[in-house]
Amino acid sequence: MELRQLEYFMAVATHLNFSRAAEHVHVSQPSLSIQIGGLEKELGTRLFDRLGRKVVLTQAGELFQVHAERALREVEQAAQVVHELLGAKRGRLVVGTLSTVNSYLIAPLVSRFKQRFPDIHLQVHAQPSSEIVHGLLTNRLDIGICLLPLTHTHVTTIPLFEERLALIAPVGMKIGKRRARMQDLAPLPLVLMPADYCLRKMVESECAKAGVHPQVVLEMTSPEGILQAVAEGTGATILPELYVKSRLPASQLQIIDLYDPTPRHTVGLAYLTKRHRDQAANEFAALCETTMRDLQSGSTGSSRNKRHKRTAA
Amino acid sequence: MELRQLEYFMAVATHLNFSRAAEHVHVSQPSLSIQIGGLEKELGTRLFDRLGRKVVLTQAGELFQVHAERALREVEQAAQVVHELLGAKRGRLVVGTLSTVNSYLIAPLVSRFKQRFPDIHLQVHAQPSSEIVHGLLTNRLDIGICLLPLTHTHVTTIPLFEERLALIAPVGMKIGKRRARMQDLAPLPLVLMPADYCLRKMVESECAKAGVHPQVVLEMTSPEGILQAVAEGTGATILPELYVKSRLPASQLQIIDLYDPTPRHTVGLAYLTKRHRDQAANEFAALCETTMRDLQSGSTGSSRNKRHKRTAA
DNA sequence: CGAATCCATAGTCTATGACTATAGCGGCAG
DNA sequence: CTGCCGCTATAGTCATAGACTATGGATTCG
Repeated sequence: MELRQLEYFMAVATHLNFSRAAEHVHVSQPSLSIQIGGLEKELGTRLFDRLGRKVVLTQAGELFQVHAERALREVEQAAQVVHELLGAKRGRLVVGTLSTVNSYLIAPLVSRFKQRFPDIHLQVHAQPSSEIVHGLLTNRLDIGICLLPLTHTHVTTIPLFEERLALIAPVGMKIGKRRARMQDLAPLPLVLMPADYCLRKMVESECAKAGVHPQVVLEMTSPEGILQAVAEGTGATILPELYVKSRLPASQLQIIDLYDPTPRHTVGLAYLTKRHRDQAANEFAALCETTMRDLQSGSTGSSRNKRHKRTAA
Repeated sequence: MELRQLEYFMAVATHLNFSRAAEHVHVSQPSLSIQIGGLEKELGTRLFDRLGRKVVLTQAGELFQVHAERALREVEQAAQVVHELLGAKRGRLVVGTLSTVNSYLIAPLVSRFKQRFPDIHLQVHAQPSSEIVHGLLTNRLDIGICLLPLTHTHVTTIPLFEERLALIAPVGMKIGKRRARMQDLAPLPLVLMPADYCLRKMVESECAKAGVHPQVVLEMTSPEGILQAVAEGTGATILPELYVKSRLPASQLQIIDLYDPTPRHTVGLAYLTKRHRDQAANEFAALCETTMRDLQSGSTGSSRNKRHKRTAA
C-alpha cells in the first residue's frame, strides 16, 4: 500500500467522482483509476461501486476510509511537528552550565530566550564541566556552557567570553588595597574547591606562575558554600568576579582585583560535533553571546541587578 | 513522503543501526540510507545523528517517530478491517424483505445467520417489493427478497422458491371440500390488498385466467390485518400458504388448496447488478436457499414452529 | 437516438528505488 | 600507533512503477 493510493482514495471518497478527484489531486483520471484499482486488488475487494454515472463507497470502502483518513492525518502531523521544531515553535532544550556562570548569565539569558521562544521547553542543569561533557556524550544535554579549553573528541567548543577571577575576602580581613598581586595570596588562608575541579586547577596553575603555594584551609564543592564560609571569616577565596558581584547580598565581602598576572579563564559553548543542533539550540548560542556582551558593557550594573532580582523573585 | 520511508524510519528508530534496520525491512543498507536521507531532506532536518558507531534520534526524530508510528498503525488497521469484512468477521447487512416471506422465512434465517456470523450487524426491513427495489437503487438496502419477475435495469434477481397461494376462509364459511377450483372464488367475498400490490395483481391475473371476477369487499395493505378480518368473518382471502401456516394462532381459519390453476408466484433475491456484494451478503443469499429447502422438506412442521417460537420470544 | 459524461484499458516514457561495489570515517586491539 | 573491523555514504547500473495521451465502452440525458 502506498500513501499516494490513500490520498487518491480519499479524493474519490470525497468527490464520489473519479474525474473530479483526479483534478483535485493533480493527476490524470486514468492514473487515479489505476491506483484505486491497484489498491482494491491488493485489499481483495472493491472500495467503490461504479454505478453508471454514480460512484458510491462499498461497505469495505466505508471501513477503509476511517483509517485512511487518520493515517493521512498522522503523516501530515509528523511533518508538521518537525516544521514547528525547525521554526522553534516547539521543542526542548537541555542546557548544562557551570554553577558560577549559572548565577549571573543564565537568569537574563533564559529570560530573553523565553521571551523569543515561549513554546520551547527549556531545562538548565548546573553542573561542573566534567559532568557537562559527560552529559553531552550521553545525549542527556543538548548544549553546555563550560570552561575552555576542552579537548575532547566529538565535542566542539566556541569561546564566549573571559571571566576574570577576583580575590574574595571577609570584610574583617585586611589586605591593604583594592588590588592585590598574586604573590600576596601566599599568607592568606584560602577556601577553594577540591582538586579535581577546573576552577581549583586553574587557581593552582596561576599561583604556580606567580611562584606561590596557596594555603588551603577548607575545600568545598559549591561556590555558594565557599562564599558563605568566606563571609564567616574562615578565609579568602578566588572566584569569578561577575559571579560574586551578582550574588553579593549586603557587601559583607570585599572584592579585590588580582593582577600580576590576573587569573582569568575562558567560558564557552560546547556541543557534540556531529550532533544536529536545531533552531532552538542555535538561537540559544547566539543569545549567549549577545547577553554576555550586554552584561559586560554599560548596562552591567543596574540592568544586571534588575534582571537578577526579577528572575529570582 | 512515502510509506516506505516511514517504515524504514521506524526500523532505524527501533534498531538504532542502519545495517540491522535494512536487514529487518529486507533491503540493502544503501537503499535504506537513501530513503532516510530523502526523508530528512524533505523535512529539512536530520532525524538521526550518526555518531560514529552509534545512531541516535534527534529531537526532530523523536517528534516524528510518534506520528510515524501512528500512521503506520492506521494503515495496518485500514487493511485489517477490510480483511475482517471479507472474512465476514465484521460488517453490516441491510436486508429488505416482503412481509409475508418475513414471517416464516426470516426468523429461522436470521437465527442461522447470527449463529454463523455473530459479528455481522444484521438489519431486516419488511417492505413491499416496490420499496425494496427503491431501497436497492438508493443504496439503503444491500439485498432484497421480493416477488419475481422483476425487470428493472441494474437489479439482478435470483429465484429462490415458489410460493403456493391458498384460499383462506373463516371457519364459518362453508366451502365444501379441502380443495377448491379457482372458479369457486366467484361467489366468495374477498379481502385483498390494494390494486398496486404485487400479490393483488397476481391474484387478479390468476382469476382472469380462470375466467372469474373476484368480489372484493375489503382492501387492506397488511397481510396481518387481512388475516384478522378473515378470522372475523368479513370474507375470505388468498395468501401464501406458508405464511398463513406459520402464524395460524389457534386454527380459526380454514386453509383450502386452490387448483385449476394453482396460483403461485416466485420469490427471489434481488440486488444491484453492479454493486459489490461482500461475503456477508453472499452467505446470506446461500442461507436463504438452504433454509427454504429445509422449510419445504420434512422438517417443515415441528422444526419450523420451534424456531419461530424461539426467535419470537 | 445522438451527445455528453464518465470510467477502464492500451501503449509509451520518465523517474524512482533497489542492487553491487567501494570509499570514508571512527573505534578497538594488538 | 597502526592496522583491522564495523558502519554509513556515494557512485553507477538496471528494472519497475506511475504518469500521460488516446481511445474504447457504457450510461444518462436532452
